[in-house]
Amino acid sequence: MAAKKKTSWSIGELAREFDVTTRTIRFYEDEGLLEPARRGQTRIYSAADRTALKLILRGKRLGFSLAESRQLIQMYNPDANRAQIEALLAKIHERRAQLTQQLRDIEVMQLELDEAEQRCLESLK
Amino acid sequence: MAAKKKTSWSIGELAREFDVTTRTIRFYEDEGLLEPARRGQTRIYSAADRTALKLILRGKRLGFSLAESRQLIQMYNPDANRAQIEALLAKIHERRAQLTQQLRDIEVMQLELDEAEQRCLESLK
DNA sequence: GGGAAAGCTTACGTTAACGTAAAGTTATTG
DNA sequence: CAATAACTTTACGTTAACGTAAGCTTTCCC
Repeated sequence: MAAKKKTSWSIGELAREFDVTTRTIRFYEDEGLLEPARRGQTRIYSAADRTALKLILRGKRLGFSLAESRQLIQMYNPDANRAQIEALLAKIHERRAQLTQQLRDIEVMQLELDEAEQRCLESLK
Repeated sequence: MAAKKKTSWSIGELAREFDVTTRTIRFYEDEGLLEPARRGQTRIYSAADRTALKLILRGKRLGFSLAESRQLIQMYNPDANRAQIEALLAKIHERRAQLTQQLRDIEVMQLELDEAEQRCLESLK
């Protein structure tokens, strides 16, 4: 038997998996970042929703705002006209520039942490 | 003549150099992140203040809170007893772990941007 | 089948990180 | 030497990103 891949999730399952509250997940929906299906009242999340959530949280770890993550999610949907796509391309370049800057910042900060650690170890002797 | 190194700055000079408002700089002081000297009422910033500000802003670009940056600044001052220094060491390790995670996140996100760009370019043909 | 667990909506509360405005005091400069 | 630019304090306002609580419905489990 091939292992059946899970294709839908409840809000609680996602909350546990990604260690956020259900409130947070519903908030992201209010903000238009997630669009779960419904069975009656109950939300049902697809693999796409799950991916979007992953993307949002990764963005958060990098200090992105939800507005920025919203743009990232849009980059996953190629449902746009020429003008919109060119706008997307511009945003992609912006993000890349930001990531490059962050890489530089991380390098510098790692060095500084190294030095700070040295000073700490020194002063413990 | 040897070039004279600047050793003090006004709030306006720092604001221009780092592209923040004076309000922001004063706010950081309220929060205990900067401790400028005074000539009369007027604030005078030292090289150390300038370094701290740089550190805060670098932290911001990486999504650090001011509380976290405060800790980073403390790592620059070795004026602590044994217990405090060991606490510092622990925080240094935490930060390093976070930076490592951020590096991973950046790598993934760069790949995703590459793919998104490909899709955009495709749909423009 | 009855109670706990999970889900739902609505709505007000909270915190961080400044913005903005008012009103006054020094510094600079044509 | 006057005006304008730069600085000051005090204080209320704002936005993002949820937290928290109340009250109700649905689902699961023994």
